[in-house]
Amino acid sequence: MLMQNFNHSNAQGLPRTIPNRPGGAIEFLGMPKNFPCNAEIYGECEPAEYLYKIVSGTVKTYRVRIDGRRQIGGFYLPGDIFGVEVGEEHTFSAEAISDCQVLLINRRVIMARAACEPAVARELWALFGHESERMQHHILLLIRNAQERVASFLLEMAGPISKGSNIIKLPMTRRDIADYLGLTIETVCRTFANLEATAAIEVHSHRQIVLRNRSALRRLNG
Amino acid sequence: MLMQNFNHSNAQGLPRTIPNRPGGAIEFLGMPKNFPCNAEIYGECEPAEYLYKIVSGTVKTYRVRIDGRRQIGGFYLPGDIFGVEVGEEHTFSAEAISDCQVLLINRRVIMARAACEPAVARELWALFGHESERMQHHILLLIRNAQERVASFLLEMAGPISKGSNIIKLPMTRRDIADYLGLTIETVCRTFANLEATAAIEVHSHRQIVLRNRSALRRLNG
DNA sequence: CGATAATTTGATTTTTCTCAAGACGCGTGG
DNA sequence: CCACGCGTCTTGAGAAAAATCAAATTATCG
Repeated sequence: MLMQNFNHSNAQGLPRTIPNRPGGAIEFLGMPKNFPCNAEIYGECEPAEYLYKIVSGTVKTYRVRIDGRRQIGGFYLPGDIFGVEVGEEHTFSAEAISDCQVLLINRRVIMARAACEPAVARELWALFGHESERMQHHILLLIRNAQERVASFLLEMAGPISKGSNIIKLPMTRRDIADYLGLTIETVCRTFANLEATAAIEVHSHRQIVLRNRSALRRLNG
Repeated sequence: MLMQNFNHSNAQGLPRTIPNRPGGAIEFLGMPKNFPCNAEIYGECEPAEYLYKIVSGTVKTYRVRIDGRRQIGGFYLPGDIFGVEVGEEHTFSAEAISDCQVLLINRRVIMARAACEPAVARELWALFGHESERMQHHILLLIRNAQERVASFLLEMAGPISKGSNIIKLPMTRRDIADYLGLTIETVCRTFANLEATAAIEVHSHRQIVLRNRSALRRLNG
C-alpha cells in the first residue's frame, strides 16, 4: 500500500455537515464496520442490503464500462450517506479510498421503520432528494470545459467557505479525479498547473491543494 | 410558429411502453390539459404542484445557466411521466416541443393516496427509480465522444427494436439535441453526416432519420 | 413568392487526447 | 541512512476532436 492514508473530510478533518443534510434519525440504527484503504465495500449488481454512513475516511462509487473506461459516481466524505438505491441492486461499486469507518444501516429495517415513523420516511425521502441533486450537479459539471470542471470539483471538495481553511487534502488519485470529471489524467494535471499559474490555487503537494482565490474558481464554476 | 407539429412518440406514433414503466394506478387521478407547441408547462423554481403524464406530443425539460448555456434534462414522449421532484420546487423548466395533451396529477393527492395505498406508494417509488436511471444514463452519455453520444441518443429515441420500424421522427430542433448531448449544433449535424457516410443511418429530412444499421449504432453506444 | 428561421457545410482555431519521457514520492532492503 | 524500484504524477510534442466563425442552403409560414 503505497498510498498515504487520509481520514479527513476536509481541511479540518471534521465531518462536513451541510445544512439540512439528512441522516439524523436513521444513523442510530447502524452498526459500525471498518474498511482498509482500497477495500471493496460492495459491487455493482449486488443486492442493496444496506445504506452506508461514513464516520471517517473517504469512499468512491464507480462503474466500469465494457470498453474498460471507468466513471466515478461520486466521492463521499464523513457525514455522507452512500449506497442509496431505489431498486433492489446497487448500480455502482463502492470502494474505500482511505481507511474508513462506516455505519451499515439495514435497508429492510429502515423501510419497516419508514412505514410507521413519518420522521424516518421524511429522512429517507430527503436522501433520495440529495442523491438526485448530486446527479444533476454531476450532469451540469460534465457539459463544461476542463477548467470549469476542475474548479467545480475543487470547490465541492473544499466545502462551504464557512468551514474555514482553504487547504484541501485530496484522498483520491489523479485518475479518480479524471474519471469523475470525464477527463484524462494529463488534462487534470495541466488544469491544476494552469490554475496555479493564474494564482487561483497552489499545488502544495500531490495530495494537498490550497485555494488562493475562491471567487476566481467560482467565476469558472458558473 | 415555424415548427412542424409532431404528435408521435416514435415511428408508429404509439405511446412507448417500456416494460415495468410506472404510472398505471396514478394516471387515473389526472386531469387532461392541452399545450400548444412551445408553451411553457412550468418554470424552474416554481412550486411542484403536479406530476405530468404525456398522452400525446413531446416535452423537453431544461435549465439555463447564468452564462446563457442551456442544458436539456430530457425529452419525454407519450406514456412518460415528467415533473417528478423530491423537493417542493421544480429544478428544471418544462416546455412542449409539439402540441401536447398532458395529464396533470396533483402531487398532494398522490402523496395522500400513497400513505394509505401501497400500490400507489410503490408506483411513486418506481417513478423516482426511473428518473434516477434516466440521470445515470445521461451522465454516462456525457463522458463519451460525439459519435457515441449521437448514436446513444438515436437509439434512445427509436425505442426498443421490438417496436418495429426504424424510422425516427425527431420533434426537437438540432439545438435541443445539441443541448441535450452537451455538443454544438454543428457537431451534431456533422455527426449525423458521418453516420450517414458510414451507412449507419439515413437523414431522410431534417426531422426524419432512418436507422440502417442498429448494431453499428449499438457498437458505438458501448 | 418572399421573409425568416433552421440546418448544413467549409475553413480555421481552440481544446483535449494520445503517446512518450522524465520527475517525484514512498516504502523496502541493504 | 541511503540506494533502488515501483507506482504516481507532471510535462512536452504532436494528433485528433470539437468549437468557433462564416457562408450557403433548405424548410416553413404567412
